[in-house]
Amino acid sequence: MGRRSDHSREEIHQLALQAAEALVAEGGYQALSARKVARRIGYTVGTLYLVFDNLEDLVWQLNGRTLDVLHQRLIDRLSQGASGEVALKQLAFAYIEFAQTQTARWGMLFEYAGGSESDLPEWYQEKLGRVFGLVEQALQGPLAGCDPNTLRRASRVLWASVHGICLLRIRQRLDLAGGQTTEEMTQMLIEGFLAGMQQRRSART
Amino acid sequence: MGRRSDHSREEIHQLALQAAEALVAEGGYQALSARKVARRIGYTVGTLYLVFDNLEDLVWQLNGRTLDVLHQRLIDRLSQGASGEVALKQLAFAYIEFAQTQTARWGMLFEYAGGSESDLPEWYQEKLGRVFGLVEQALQGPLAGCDPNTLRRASRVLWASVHGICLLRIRQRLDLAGGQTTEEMTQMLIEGFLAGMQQRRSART
DNA sequence: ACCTGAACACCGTTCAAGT
DNA sequence: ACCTGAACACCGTTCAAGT
Repeated sequence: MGRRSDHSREEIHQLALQAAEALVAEGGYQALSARKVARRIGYTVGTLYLVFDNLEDLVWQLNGRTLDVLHQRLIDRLSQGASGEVALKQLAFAYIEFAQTQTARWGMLFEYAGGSESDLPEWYQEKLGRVFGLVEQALQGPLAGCDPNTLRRASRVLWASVHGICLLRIRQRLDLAGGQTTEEMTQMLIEGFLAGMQQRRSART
Repeated sequence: MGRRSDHSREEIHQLALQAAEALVAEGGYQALSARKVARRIGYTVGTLYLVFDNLEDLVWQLNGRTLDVLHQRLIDRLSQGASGEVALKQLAFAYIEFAQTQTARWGMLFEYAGGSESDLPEWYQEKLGRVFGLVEQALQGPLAGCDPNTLRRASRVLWASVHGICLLRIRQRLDLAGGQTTEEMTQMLIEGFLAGMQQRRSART
């Protein structure tokens, strides 16, 4: 056997990632396995290891693609010229929608995945930064006058918080007697946090 | 073979949970397997299935114990008579410390775990409620005058946010150029959110 | 050069059979 | 009644061997 060259290395790479995404979409992250991916694209498991270091490597790349899609989705949902609280809510609601409609894929973004204790790949950090950047930009209006460092911190704090609400809601860890939507809770967070930050800023001037 | 009765069913149950916790502490959640747990307590895998429905059942019970320990830890770190912002920060810092020192165990609390799409066990919900209850109580001072429903919602929003910051920090998903501690970010959240909620409340009266 | 097939060391779960 | 041992259907990863 051996030697088919039906596909280039790059093609196999892309096919594998697509197959992996389909598996995750259909059965959650538990449904993802190297053997299943290989079977789906019509190659042997061994071939996968010609193109990925290991399954973790494949997951990083899959997550990278998810971050790209998420970033684009956030941009699409942002009304032109929107800024401040309005923009923040649009971003947050788009984020919630993404998490709710593509739950498995979204969930993988923040799972351990780094089975090793090493740092994230730097290109992954950069993709994360692009997402946070949208929030930072939307905060620029409401927090005008804050130093850039505070602005940066505030955007990370706010977005990690939105993520936390989203996560616990989807994982059903919130112990709420129904009624509350993720959107309502997020709204409470954004309005509260923003009002508080503005007050504290003006108290200083 | 068969029939040893060195231990009662209940004893095997406890031994297994202890062994599972040790495995997780040593090697993360990936190091947990039914076969390893069985080996550690000196029984065959089959025996484990006499005492647990499956591995997921074991994980739920392990998480239940973790929630108990966490709840106690939070109470211990709360100064007697502390309330309001002071109490909230004590709770949050204790939570962060727990997450940082018992990362693997803590992380399992919010992973999928419900591979099935069913609801959480009701006793698990109740344990979660006990933890949120501490936050709700601490918020009672600062948000005096709010209706109970708003208070309840605010406590969930705030704690989910603290969790989100904690999670993204530990999973290194925050894209921060160092310097910022989890505590500093959490402090920004608590102070901001509290100030905002108080302002909005007084604006209404 | 490219890919396979088999091997290795693991999994979770079940259940007939032993004591 | 309690526990075992073997079986079944899976894993991730490696690598000699085939074309």
